[in-house]
Parts: sequence; structure tokens; C-alpha cells
Amino acid sequence: MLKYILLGFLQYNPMTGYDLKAQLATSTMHFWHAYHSQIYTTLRTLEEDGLLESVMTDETPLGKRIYSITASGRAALDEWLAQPQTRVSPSKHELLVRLFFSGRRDKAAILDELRIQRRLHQDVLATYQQFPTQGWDNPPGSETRTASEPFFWLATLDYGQRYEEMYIAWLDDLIAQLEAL
Amino acid sequence: MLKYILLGFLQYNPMTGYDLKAQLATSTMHFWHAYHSQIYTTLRTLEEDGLLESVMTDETPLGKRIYSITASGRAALDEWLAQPQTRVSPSKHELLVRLFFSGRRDKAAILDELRIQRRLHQDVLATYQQFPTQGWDNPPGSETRTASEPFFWLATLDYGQRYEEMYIAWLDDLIAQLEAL
DNA sequence: ACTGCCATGTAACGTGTTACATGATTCC
DNA sequence: GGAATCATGTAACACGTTACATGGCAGT
Repeated sequence: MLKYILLGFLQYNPMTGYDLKAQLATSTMHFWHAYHSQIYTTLRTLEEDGLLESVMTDETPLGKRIYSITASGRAALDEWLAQPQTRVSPSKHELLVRLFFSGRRDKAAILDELRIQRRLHQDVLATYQQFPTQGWDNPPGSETRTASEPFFWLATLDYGQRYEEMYIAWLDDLIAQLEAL
Repeated sequence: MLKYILLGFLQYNPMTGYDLKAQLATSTMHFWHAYHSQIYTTLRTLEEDGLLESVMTDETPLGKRIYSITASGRAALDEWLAQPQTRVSPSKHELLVRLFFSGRRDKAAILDELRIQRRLHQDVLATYQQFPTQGWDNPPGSETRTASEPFFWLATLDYGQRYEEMYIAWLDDLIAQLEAL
């Protein structure tokens, strides 16, 4: 999966692993996450498989390695996009697991945990709400873009906002119910 | 993580791997998923670590192996529950990845994919809505339950319903926008 | 006879996480 | 002088997925 995200970003223009790490920490933070260790190793694997190429700028000890997509890389990305997803994305949500098994826990401890989550998700929502006004509606690179790309980027951002709003409302109702018990 | 889900279910009463697989396919389907291969291997690991014990019923070639939680197992579960989660659960959502990079795709193909997802998620929502009337508000086992357990089970189910409603509404709006383009 | 569900497991592979490790440059 | 950010990588381990593999029992 990360493979296609890296190819997806590199289709617009060449980037370093560090740049891709930054893209994942901003543009895709609401639907995919990866650690830098995984990004660097996956980039190397993609290069070995001929889907990417890289060059080192200024051969100083610790220079930048800039990756570019190859024709095979574009083909692999297009082929993946052409196969529609026909199942639901399986979800994994640790807080819900904890809650499901919280029957014996102290009420005050649960409320503390829920309130922490409420604050964290409020922050995430605030971040999303600032994205479009920060020029995020035109993010990765510049050239080789079609007119519809910002449409889809904004659609995923809209998902992120709706998700956070739903989640916060659910937390608020749950906190109120627990307090009333 | 699966470790604690298995311990969580087994705190109520002993079960087989097959039973646990069924629990994961129903009770926790909206927040955690695991394959039977992983369930069986994790159960073995937990037994090796002394958190579970098992007995074989009727020593026929292919009998049932019934797992029970040990005192150490309960302690491990309680300890995990006592450490509150202070970060947001990272999300991974394949359809959003595909959508994010769909700028060059054929509009009709994207619409097909979104409509398939809409139907699948409608089915999932329908399943959730039938749960409480099917006695799911009192699911795993029977004994050793506290009064607040159904409260938390219903809270996670409520999350699942709200999530699906939000997701379907988002899909509907997106489909309408795409059609209008 | 065949289908579907009960019931268990292994093996190989793929993905993801944590920790270790280094060093330059920029801003305060 | 110190902290933050830029920049890259490896190693060990943990977790998750797919495929292979077996066989009983109940219902049609």
C-alpha cells in the first residue's frame, strides 16, 4: 500500500524520502501513516524493482537522494488504480477496543481517557480546517497535474473533517452519558 | 493488540479459537479484524507465556481446544487497560488513498467504485442496526459480568452506526458532485 | 454426492514499529 | 552553547495476510 502512495506522489515530481515523509505527515495524515524507516526502505525496494530511479545531489557525505518515477512505475500505479476495490477497508481502532473491555474500569479513569481523546481530535479537526486556506488545495509539486486533482484532494479532506466531527460528537455524547450514570 | 482482545473475551468465559474468531467477526467487526491463522497462533503464544491455559475436549483426532484465562492473564489485561491512550489511533483507509490519486482516472470507473462502496457500507449499517434487537446488548458468555459492560458494548456499536452514516453521507455527496462535473 | 459449516493448524511472505545511529545547518 | 529541523539509513522484532492443508458432521 505504501508503495502506491510513494509512486502516487512521485508521479507529480521527483522528491526525496524526507519530502515524502513530510507529505505523509500532512496531506495523507487523515488516511495513511508511515514511519520514515519504512519510507526509506520501501523507496529502495521500488528502485531495485525498477519502478523508481534516484540520483544523489552534491556528493557530500550526507547529500539528498532524489527519487523519480520510471515508466514501469507509472504503469504499476495505473494498473493498481484500474482494479477497483470491492470490499470494505478493514478498520482497526484501539480506543474502541479499550472501551469495549472497560466494564470493570474506574469511571473517572475512563472519563479522563475520553476527554484526552476529545482534545486531541479537536486539535486534528482544527488542523484540517486550516488546510484549504493555506493553499493545500494545490499541494504536491506543480506540473503534470490535471484539473480534477484538487477535487479529489478536497474530497479526502472533507472525509477527514466529517470523520472528526462525527467522532467528537460521539465522544461528547458518551462523556455526557457516563457523567450522568 | 489482538492479544488483549483475546484476553478480553476470555475474561468472561473459556472459549475455543473458533468461538473467538466468531466473536471478532461479529462483536468487534466495526473496530478490529483478524484472520483465524493469527488468532490460533496468538492463542498459542499467550499459553506459552502463561496468560492462558487450554484443555482438549474429547481426544478425537480433531477435538476442540478450550482456552481459559489465568491469573497472570487477568493481570496483563488490567495493566493494559490501566494505561490510558494519549495519542490518536492512526488510520489507514485504502479507498481514500485510491481517491487521493484518482485525478487521471476515468470518471465512470471512479463512480462505479464509489457506488460499490456505497452498497457495501449500506449493508454494514443494516447489520449494525439489527444487532441490539438480536440480543447483542448481552453478548459474550454470561457470568462474571458487571452492569456497565452492555453500556460500553452499545457505545462502540453506536460509534459503528455513526461512522457508517457519516461515510454513506460523504459518499452520496461525493457521487453527486462527480456526476454534476 | 455435494455443499456448507465446524474446527484446527502451518508456512511463507509482506508490512509496520521501535530503537539505534550519525551528522549538517539554522535559529535563538 | 543548545535546540530544532534537515537528512539518511540499519536491525530486530512484532504484527498481519495469503495460501496451503486436513477432516468431521449435518443437511439437502
